[in-house]
Amino acid sequence: MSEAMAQQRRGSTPGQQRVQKAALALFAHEGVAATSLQMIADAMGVTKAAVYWHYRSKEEIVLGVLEPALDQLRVIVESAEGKRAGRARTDAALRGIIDLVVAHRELASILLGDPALAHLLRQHRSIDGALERLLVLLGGCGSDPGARIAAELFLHGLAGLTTVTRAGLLSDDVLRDHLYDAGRRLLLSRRSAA
Amino acid sequence: MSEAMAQQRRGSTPGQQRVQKAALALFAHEGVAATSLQMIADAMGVTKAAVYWHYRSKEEIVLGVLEPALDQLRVIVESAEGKRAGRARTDAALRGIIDLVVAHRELASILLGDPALAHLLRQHRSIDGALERLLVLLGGCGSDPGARIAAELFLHGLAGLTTVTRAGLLSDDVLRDHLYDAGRRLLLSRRSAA
DNA sequence: GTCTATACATGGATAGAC
DNA sequence: GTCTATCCATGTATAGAC
Repeated sequence: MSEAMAQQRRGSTPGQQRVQKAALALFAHEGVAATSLQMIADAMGVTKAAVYWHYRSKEEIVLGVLEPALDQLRVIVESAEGKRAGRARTDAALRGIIDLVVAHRELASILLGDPALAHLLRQHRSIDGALERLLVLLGGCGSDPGARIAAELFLHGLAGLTTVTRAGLLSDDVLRDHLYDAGRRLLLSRRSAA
Repeated sequence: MSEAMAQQRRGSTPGQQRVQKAALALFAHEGVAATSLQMIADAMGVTKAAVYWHYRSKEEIVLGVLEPALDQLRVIVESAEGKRAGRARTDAALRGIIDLVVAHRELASILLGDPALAHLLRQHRSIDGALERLLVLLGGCGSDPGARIAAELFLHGLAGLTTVTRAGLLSDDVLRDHLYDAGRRLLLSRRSAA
């Protein structure tokens, strides 16, 4: 029940949630640009016009689907930025983004990998900066190219975990532990290298 | 000169190469699905019809752009599969794919990250299997979920290195070294974890 | 090789009946 | 809430002049 309420979010009507569910799967597997309103309508078993009753435009559907993850992303970034610089900060960002992609597996591939979404966020105010700030938190400062490369590698690598793979068969706990392990090896254990 | 000849490839006419250059940049930045022939034509300073003189369809443009990387990918996979199982095999695959993405930076984001291309390859015979085989070579066998997750993370992470970032400012050598370093930490140093 | 013009399909979006 | 029908823009692709 508390989970259902958490999923519902702000002003999402039940009908909007049905659209979101259908759109999410299509966005993740086909990409945002390649997903038409016709496909979403077909997946729901209704017509395009019915979809438009719930959302005014495709753009609003995309933002509606991404909104929960974007809100969570902001919280993660701001929380991590509140910590003292160093490993504690990186670790907080690492744990945060992993929790996010585990909780919203399909969303991750859109948020971190879809070029169409990247353009949408750049235009439509609000977020955009959050991903760049997260990158900095993960080590992409500037002085050390290796740190930035590792951060990019990890962040964008998360995008491919659900769409193209069967990692979806893993439990949340197992997936989270392995991702955290990989993230630590990639981001936190590079004192010896440099 | 030898480089120019290597770039030219099989039956690529000079005109086709101009199309490829314009299309490549657009595919990488906007995604394949979001790139129209009108955009490609505009980037070239010609009309759509002129583009169609060089290629019969958008699909052929995509394959034409990807062909060099796909050929190289096959060579890498088959070469690595020829080695004895173990770290030597993983290392060969790792070095191979890193050389590929460094040599064709923009291509990497399409090859490893674009959902539209994934569908295209699945239908149009030939490659497809190469990416899956590469994943296996990098550690995605099946018994150990951590190994598969690490392999996916690395492989898809490579997709984000050029498009969304300024890693393109790094020299080939620096980029390659850092990627190899990250790859080793992620894929080859997980005996202690498990 | 490149152009104009055009055919045809699809996509986003709206109007209005039920 | 969902439907049919429709508008308009864009996209792929082709025909034929230059």
